Amino acid sequence: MKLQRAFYDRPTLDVARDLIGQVLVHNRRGVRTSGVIVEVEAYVGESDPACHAAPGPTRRNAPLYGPPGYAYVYLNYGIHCLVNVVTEGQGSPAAVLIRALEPREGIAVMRRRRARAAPGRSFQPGRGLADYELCRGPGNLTMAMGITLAENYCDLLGERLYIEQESAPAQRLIWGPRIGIAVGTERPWRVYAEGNPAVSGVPRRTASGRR
DNA sequence: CGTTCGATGCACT
DNA sequence: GTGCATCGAACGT
Repeated sequence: MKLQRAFYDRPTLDVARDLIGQVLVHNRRGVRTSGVIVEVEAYVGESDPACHAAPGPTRRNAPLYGPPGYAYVYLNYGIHCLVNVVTEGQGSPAAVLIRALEPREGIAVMRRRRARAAPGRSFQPGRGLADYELCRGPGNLTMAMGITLAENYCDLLGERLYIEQESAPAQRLIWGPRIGIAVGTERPWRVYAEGNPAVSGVPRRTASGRR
């Protein structure tokens, strides 16, 4: 069953926690891809310096100010689309960034998409990627799922992009600082499923190749 | 093992 | 003109 509006219309940290283990589904031109959410980050309100709502309302962050249960997709580093789900009531700008999935349906399509574009570089990733690498990281997962700016403002109660409720298997969740950002790192608003190989890496600053 | 750096596009000041 | 909620090859130690 599809997650309903009431699921998203709650405190963002609760939504973030409850998203782990649910299944993100995207239908594009009849091609269906899906994966179990294993890592997310919460971005909450204008007082959160890392939230896109921090500067106040702009054209770009408008979806954050709208009703819950919509997608907020934006382009980052000129290369990657990142997908969020809008939470809390209208006028309370907050969202959860989907950072990693464990692929479930459409794995062959995902591998093809990853091998294709490789924004920027001339190298060709996607060859010989393990399943758990296909959607590891927010930029990687949108590429594998075929999620683009066209999905911005998409209603998550529609047929195109939504989250399917899973009869949740018990998972141990770990909370920690959000990664890849310069401010707001003191807020432990990243959640992920412990030990899952599809969970993405560590802060770019300090860490090495990792994983 | 570790760190650096380029590719790229758009919103915002 | 500046600065990103990234990614991974390439190079240094």
